[in-house]
Parts: sequence; C-alpha cells; structure tokens
Amino acid sequence: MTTQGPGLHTHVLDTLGLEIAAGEHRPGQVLRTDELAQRFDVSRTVVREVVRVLESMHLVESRRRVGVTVQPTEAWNVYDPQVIRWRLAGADRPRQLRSLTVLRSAIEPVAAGLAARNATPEQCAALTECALGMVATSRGQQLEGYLEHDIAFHRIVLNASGNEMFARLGDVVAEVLAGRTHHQVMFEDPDPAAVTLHVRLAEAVREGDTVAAERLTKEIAVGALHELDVLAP
Amino acid sequence: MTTQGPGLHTHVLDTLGLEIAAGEHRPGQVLRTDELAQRFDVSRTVVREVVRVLESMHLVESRRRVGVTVQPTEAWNVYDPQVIRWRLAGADRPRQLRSLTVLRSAIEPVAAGLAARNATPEQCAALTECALGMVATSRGQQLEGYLEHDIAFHRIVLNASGNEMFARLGDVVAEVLAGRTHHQVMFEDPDPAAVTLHVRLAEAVREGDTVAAERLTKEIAVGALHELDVLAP
DNA sequence: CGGGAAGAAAAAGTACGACGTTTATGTCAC
DNA sequence: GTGACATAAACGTCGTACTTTTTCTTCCCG
Repeated sequence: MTTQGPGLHTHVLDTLGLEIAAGEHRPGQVLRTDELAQRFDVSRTVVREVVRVLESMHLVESRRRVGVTVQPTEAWNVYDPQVIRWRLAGADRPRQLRSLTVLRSAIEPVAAGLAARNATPEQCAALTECALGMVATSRGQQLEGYLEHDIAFHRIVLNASGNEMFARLGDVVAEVLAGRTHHQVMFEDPDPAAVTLHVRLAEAVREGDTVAAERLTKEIAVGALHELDVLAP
Repeated sequence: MTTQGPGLHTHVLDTLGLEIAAGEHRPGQVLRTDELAQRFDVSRTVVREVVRVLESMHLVESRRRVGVTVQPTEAWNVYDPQVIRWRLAGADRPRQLRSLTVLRSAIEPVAAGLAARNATPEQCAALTECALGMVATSRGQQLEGYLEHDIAFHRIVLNASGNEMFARLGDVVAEVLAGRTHHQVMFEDPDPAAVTLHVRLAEAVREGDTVAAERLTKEIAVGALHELDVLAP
C-alpha cells in the first residue's frame, strides 16, 4: 500500500522512504542530493523537498558539506503512519508487527474501558453492527470482508474512548490488522474465540460495563499476541 | 521550547507550525505560497519545503489552483513530537496535557511490567540512581533538578521495556513532565507519595516483580491524572 | 431559460542556473 | 607534531521561467 498519487515528489519520497525503512541504506551512510536528482531524473528542487520531509521524520539528517545522512532506527518517528507503512512493507515486518501489537495490547483495553463510559448510542449501534458483520464473514473464506469489519470495529472503540491520542491510533491498528491478514495464513478462517470476544465487547460497551470491556479487550489482545507467536518466527 | 537552529527553513516551519497548532488559522483556511514568501521575506523555495513538511504532518494540504489548506485537528499527526511541542506551546495546552497523561496511564504500566522482566542490571542501577536523585531534590524548591531525574526515570523504564514503540514515547513523556512543571504551581514541592512510589517502582523492577511494577506505575499515573484534575480547568 | 462546452486564469508543481554559506579536510609553515 | 589558513565539497537560498491541474467564466446552442 504505497501512497501513490501522481507527482514526482510523491514517487521519490515513497521510493526513498521505503528503501531507508527497509534498511537498504545503512545508518550513517550519506546520500548526495545531486546523485539522487540524477538517479530519479528529477530536479534538485524535488529532491530537496523530499529530503526535508524525510528529515522531519528523522529518517535522515542533512548537513552542509557532508550530505544527507541516514539516521539510526532509534531516531525515526515510528508513530508516523507513513513510516509504519514503509516498515511494514519492508524486511522486518515481523518485529514491527510484534511491537505494534504489544502497543495495541497496552492501549486498546484502556480505550475500551473509556469507550464503555463515553460511547454514544450511535457508536454502540455501529459497534454492534460491526460485530455482526464479523460473525457473518467469519466462515467460508471471506477474509477481506472480515478484515474490513474488524478494522471498523476497533476504530470505533478507539474513537468512542473520547481520547484524541487513542482515536488517532486507529490508522495504526488498521495497518496492523491488514498486515496480519495479508501476510500470514490466508487460508484459515479467523479464530472463532476472537469473534465471540468482539461480540461480547460490543455488548459490554453498550451496557457501560467498563471492567468487562477492558477485560475482554485484553483477551483479544492476548489472542492476537499468541497468534503472532505461533505464526511468526 | 521552539526548535531553533539558524536557518530560514527552520524559522518559517516553526512559526507556521506554531500558528496552525494554536488554531490561529482555522481549518479550511487557505494560505498562498506567494503570500507566505512575502510575509517571511524568503524565497518561494523555502516556503514550498516548509509546506511539504507541514503536509507530511497533515497539518495542511496543498492542492493546485486552490492553495495550501489548513487541515482539521483530526487529521494531524498528533504523535509527532514536533506537533506535540507546538500544541503544548499553544492555547489548548490543558486538553493536550490531559490527553497525553491518559496515554501515559495506558502505556507506562505495561511498559513497567515488561521492564521488570527485561531490564539489564545497568538499567536497574540507573533507575535506582534516578529514584535517589528524586528523593534528594524532592524538598526545598529544587523543582528543576527533580524534573530532570523524573524524566530520566521514566525514560529508562520505557527503554527497558524492550519495546520500540514504548521506548520512543520517552520524548512525549519528557514534554508532558516538563510542561506540567513549568506551567503549573512552581512553588510547591512534588507530592511525597509520588516520590515514594518511584522508589518502590525502582525496587520492583530490580526484583523482577512485574505485577508490582505495573501496579505502582498505575498508581503514579492515577496521581498524575488527579493532579491535573485539581490544578487545571 | 438552462446546460454544457470552450476558454481563461490562478495557483501550485517543476526545472534550471547562479551564488552564498558552512564545514570537513588537507596543506604549509613553524 | 601542532596550529593557522586555504580549499573545495556539499547543502542553503534565490529568482525566473515554464508546465500542469483545477476552477471559474463566458458564451453558444438546444
């Protein structure tokens, strides 16, 4: 899922970001603007704009007389959805997927607890609908449909929490779920236990049962982590 | 704490970012590159690079024939440390501080639990040292020294968790703690209970007691949230 | 009177070339 | 060997000209 929109800038940015995230340029390695301009057959102007963006993500640092230096992983803005997408597309997808899933396991239970307290009737209805959609698509090779409902479900919970930081994690969760579905066993139907947990979570939120919502979400997260342990190195 | 490094780009970026984060430009409002260039007395090149960076943070969107449109808050990359800094410097610091503190309360307990399992002896030592430093500076108007140790303490815990996403939240926590110290009652010594909790947390991590570490961190977070409720609207 | 097509205009996107500025590095004298 | 100085390599900034896309306007035809 590379952000493709016509435009030289977008193309160069995406290509370079992908390469750096994939580790094709070692930290400390220097790239020269002129060389990049030549390589992509674009003007230095375009390259400079790309470098500035990459720099704002701390993927590179540009210094005079030395060039554009690739930064070590620890410096990267790992919460930037763009960076996450690049990394998930690259070599260390498994590590990345695990990190993000642990993050989810920390945040989503708390978010669900808050959602049980704050969710509007509309959000509760949408949640139930998503849960039903998950049930409906949980058998018979409808993984794409299931994924869609799963993403929507978690997004609603995060939004309903009422906390902006949680809400904005919806994109990250979407990336994780999509990555999990698309790059692991596609031939198995989702875990029935997980489906049940989602249905019960929707109920708990509707009834305003914060502790149940938190506990159920924790169970979902544990299941997701376990799934990773089983299916990934 | 505006990121000042000589350089036109930095100056323009920081000024514009600050203004947008502060809501001085309503969502939907359009800025024209030429006008910005005139206003800051820089070339269009510089403005364009700034706009590209702002665009990567989803603070604005640039479209042909229409201009640079300010995006609504929901679109912003609220995890970008730069954006966080801008917002904390602006008008809705209280709301922002609360959001971030809730985020902390979700993540840090889990991170502390992991840290109890994974921390190296060096990290344990550093943690204890920070806790002692907090004790030493907890009385007698040494708020700056206390803050320093507090930040270092939490940073170590997050790093020791072994999870990259948690570790990279150290900067956010640092901003929150600094913001809290610098923009609320500066004339009071820190809560003695919090100091004790940090000392006991350092012990728990050293002894590998994951559940104690998690529980103690939760208590610290609850205290921080309560402090916000008392001192902020 | 309405609608659609052609045209004009506005603003960003791209390119290029020139010059300024910083700074790593090598050299020369002592 | 050490320090000052010169050099050059790379980014930083600028101005201008041209391209492309999008939107507004106008005008003609049904």
